[in-house]
Amino acid sequence: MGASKSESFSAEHNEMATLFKAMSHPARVAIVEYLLSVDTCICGDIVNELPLAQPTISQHLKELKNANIIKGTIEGTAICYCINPETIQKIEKHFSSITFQLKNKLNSSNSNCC
Amino acid sequence: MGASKSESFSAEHNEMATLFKAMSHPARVAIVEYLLSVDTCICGDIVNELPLAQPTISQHLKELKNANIIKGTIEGTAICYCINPETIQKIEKHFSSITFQLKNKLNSSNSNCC
DNA sequence: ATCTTTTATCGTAATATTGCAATATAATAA
DNA sequence: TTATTATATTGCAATATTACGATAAAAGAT
Repeated sequence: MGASKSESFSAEHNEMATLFKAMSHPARVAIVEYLLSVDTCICGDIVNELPLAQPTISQHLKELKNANIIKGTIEGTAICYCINPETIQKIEKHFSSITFQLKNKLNSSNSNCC
Repeated sequence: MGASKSESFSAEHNEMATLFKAMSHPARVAIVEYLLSVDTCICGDIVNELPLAQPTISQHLKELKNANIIKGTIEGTAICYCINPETIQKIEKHFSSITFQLKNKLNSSNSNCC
């Protein structure tokens, strides 16, 4: 085979994996950071900012949009892209939950196996 | 081509992308959650817990280990795997930093383009 | 030494991702 | 209408990922 057996896993695990996959490329991490650093957010800027061709960036933006990490609204000839705060919060929550579980684990007596 | 042009991006963006890639598969999300939910952590348990063959799980564990998300110590015939809190904290920090930037952005006057 | 248990590695097929040239589309400007 | 500008889509080659059977390796038990 070769395809991921995603149907064998829970919806939550699949959802988190999809979000992480959307952020699993340096260009997409850079795009998110760039969108946070500027006030106006037009895709043309991103093309000039990153060392990739326009079709490649368009593809990366599409993946971020599919994962709901960014939103895009048409603004004349250009498209205004920006971060979707709800999705960022979802990821942050996942990790603060992990951290919470970890703290409890490390404080409990019978969990020092590593 | 087809390979990721990682050398064109900053070390920080590459590092974050690598961590997200390690978490970008439902099996690996499930493994991390499972390691948090149990007190003892032996790979054999994971094989029984997930709908994947033993070599596949061994491969996923290797990827999590390479990304420093989990640690493994030899314990007789078995290997004791557990979460590496430092790496989890690194990811959590990244997202709380994003959330912080977002809050400032949404509160500032000239940033309501979306 | 041989068996058993647990985990890792090899080899390979199926599929997914990455990157970009070429081209298409959509909206505005001249 | 014909540019021009900004973004999307198509098609394809290069590479990476996923999954697993077969097999190896390591350690303890008999």
